[in-house]
Amino acid sequence: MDVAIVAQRTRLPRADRMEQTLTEAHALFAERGYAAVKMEEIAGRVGVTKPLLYTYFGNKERLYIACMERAAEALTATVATAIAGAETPAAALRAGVRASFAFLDSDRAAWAVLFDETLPRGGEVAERVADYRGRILALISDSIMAQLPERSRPAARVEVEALSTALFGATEALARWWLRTEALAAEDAAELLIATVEPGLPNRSKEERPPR
Amino acid sequence: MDVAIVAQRTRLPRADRMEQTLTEAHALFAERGYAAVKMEEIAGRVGVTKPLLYTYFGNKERLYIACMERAAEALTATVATAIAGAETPAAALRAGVRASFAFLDSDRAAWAVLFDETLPRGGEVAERVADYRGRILALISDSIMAQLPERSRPAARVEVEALSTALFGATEALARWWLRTEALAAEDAAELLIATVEPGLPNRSKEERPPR
Amino acid sequence: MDVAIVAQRTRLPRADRMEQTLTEAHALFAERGYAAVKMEEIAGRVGVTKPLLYTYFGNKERLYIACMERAAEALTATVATAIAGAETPAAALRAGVRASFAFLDSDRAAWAVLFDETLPRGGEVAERVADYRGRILALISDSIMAQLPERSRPAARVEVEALSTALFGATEALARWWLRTEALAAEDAAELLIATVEPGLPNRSKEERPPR
Amino acid sequence: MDVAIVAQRTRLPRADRMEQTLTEAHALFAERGYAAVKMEEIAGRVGVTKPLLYTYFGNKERLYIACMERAAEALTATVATAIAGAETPAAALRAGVRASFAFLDSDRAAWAVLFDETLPRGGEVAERVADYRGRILALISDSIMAQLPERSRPAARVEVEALSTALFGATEALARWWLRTEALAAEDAAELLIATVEPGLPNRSKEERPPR
DNA sequence: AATGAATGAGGTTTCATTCAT
DNA sequence: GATGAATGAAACCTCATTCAT
Repeated sequence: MDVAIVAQRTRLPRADRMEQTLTEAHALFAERGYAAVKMEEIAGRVGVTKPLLYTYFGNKERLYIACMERAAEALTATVATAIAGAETPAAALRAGVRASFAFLDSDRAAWAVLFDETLPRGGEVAERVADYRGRILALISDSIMAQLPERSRPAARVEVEALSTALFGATEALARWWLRTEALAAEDAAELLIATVEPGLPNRSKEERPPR
Repeated sequence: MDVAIVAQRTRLPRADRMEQTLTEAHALFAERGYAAVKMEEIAGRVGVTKPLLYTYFGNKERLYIACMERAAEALTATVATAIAGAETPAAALRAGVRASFAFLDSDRAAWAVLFDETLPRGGEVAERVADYRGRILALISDSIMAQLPERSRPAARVEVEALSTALFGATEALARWWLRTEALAAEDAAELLIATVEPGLPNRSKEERPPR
Repeated sequence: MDVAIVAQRTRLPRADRMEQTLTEAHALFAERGYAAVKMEEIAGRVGVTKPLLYTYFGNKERLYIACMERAAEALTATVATAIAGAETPAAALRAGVRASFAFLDSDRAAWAVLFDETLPRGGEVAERVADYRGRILALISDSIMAQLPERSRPAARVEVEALSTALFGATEALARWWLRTEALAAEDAAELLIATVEPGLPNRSKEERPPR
Repeated sequence: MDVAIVAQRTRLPRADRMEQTLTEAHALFAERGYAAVKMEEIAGRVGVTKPLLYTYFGNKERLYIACMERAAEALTATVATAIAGAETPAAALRAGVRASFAFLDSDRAAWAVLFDETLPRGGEVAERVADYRGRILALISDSIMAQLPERSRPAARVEVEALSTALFGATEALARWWLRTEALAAEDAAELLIATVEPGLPNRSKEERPPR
């Protein structure tokens, strides 16, 4: 009897419990960063005990990764879709930036988890985050690369990587600023970035110079 | 001889010991980030015990700040000088970016300490770092602002702030990439960034346009 | 058998473990005073590790407070009960003193924790101890005050406070002496104090004078 | 030359330096208690370095003892003189209490050092303080004892010791209260104590009963 | 006689993680 | 499957005290 009552309250199916845990953990991580969140706290919010967290996710890093991956999948999917729908490489780049800010606007927490700066270096988390950043970076690189005449592409590889990184960094910084201030509509921030960067990107028309 | 070496390592004048400590601590912090460095380890490298570190620097945060400020002063001075020597706002911006990368090239560790991402949020360190970033950001903002016709400046304030942040972020990300790969000469990285960003910055009037 | 013993020592229910901890901590604190007792030592006696102490009590001060409060509640309850049962104010005072010494006699350690002189000034502990002393002092004050004719009470407030403090101090010192020497039966110590102090307390009217 | 200047500032004769150190240390100890005062701080106030403190006094305990002894000598001398001048034992007791409060009134700090409650148990300091308290206690005991008929003295020894302790405790507590509140003139506090305690002390006139 | 430099030896507290039930 | 109990392994910081000059 007593058991039944308790069961009603606590015995959710495993999948549901994991889902709920992910949600709470995500919120916490987004708000305060990886290091500042304690397993105890997550457990407390979910209403379970710490060992359950370990049963489900193995350790803190993997729990974070689980949170982060949901966000990362969503972002990459969003951006990839946006890019895929564009007709020219330049349009793809614009679409990608716009999609990123739209994503940021629609799910601040997801972005925060994906771009947490306080992740411990050299751990499993950092590795997986790097993976995802690499994927996004690749999307940017490809779009830039596609704007180059085919035969100059191999030579430009390094520059394009550098440029992609810079553009990604600009996006990230602008996003962080936006999260802090919200002094602009998210889409206006996107347009501002596009407008600033686009003229200088490797030639959109033939006659323009290659990336130096 | 042995005595001489030992003598070198012990009973240094306070200033020298602090200097030495700063050097070792700086290297460690740059390599592994704030949180991953233990006071004990710093002491060990310097060849003293922890209490001495505390006597000289008070606590870990202030030791980090001391390291960081040396780097920050150096960077801001470098950038400010470069900017001051420029003849037009646009040239100032270019000079600033070039100076940044030159600084990065000449002292990788200094940059790393200044742009450590793993700093604990909300502490004294984070605050001080934010101060310095703010100063650098202001230098960028001013240079961008100065390229605008005077009467449009007030309206553009927010955009300029956003743009400066983005540019700063791009620089930072590119710098980090460069530190990791060194796939380019530092100055080429700088030029790449300049070339990409400059055309898209707020329009200037013809006569302000630099010769190059 | 061995198993049984081990079982006794490990994995106790929280309440039991707290109880046990309180007991051991109390004994240690009583014996050596707050500062001289290390958390590690308490943990060792209980047969657990330090973190458990922190899980249960938060910090050293709160652990001490928990010990002290048990003693304080017991003492104040004992004294208050004794006083409440008395028929005249003078009898109340006598009953209070007697109850105090009876308490002291029955639980030396409790008294020691409550009247530890080595508590660090200005901490949470000192504050809480002061609270309890204040309560006991109030009991004394009330008893003395009640022996005064009603209309002279307001004017006597300060004197009564002073007198209560002195009486409390005398009790404390006598108790400490008794703990050290046990040269007298505790109840005789009480009677001695009563006999000495009572004649000099503010004059009562004849009819209030107790039979004895 | 340089040496001469420094010498002017710092090279006081040893005796003067010790005197000055005692003064400053005393003030600090009186204000915050033994444990809360750091050697560094004392050195700082005196304007010398810590090793000098150690050269002069050996260690913290002995420095405290030096401070305390000055106070203790002064108090015992004051009280002893007062008692010696009295004509009857009862008068001696009154004179002693009055002298104590006069002393307290004239040198709060001296009293505080002598009656510091935060002294570490079992150390050299505690021992020496106990010595002095013992001496004062003896003065009280003697005065009480002298009021007894000669032949009942041996039997009363323990009671007299207890009574003296209690009276001493009352004085101490009242003194502490007075230091905190100063709600009364010091001499009024003394009179209050005398008035309260005297009637109950062992018979002043022959026909009164012995100490129980 | 005096100092600047340096240390030994702890002390409290934190947190991810794992037993035993 | 889930829990309450328990821990390992540090990390930061403090202070009386002593070298070496």
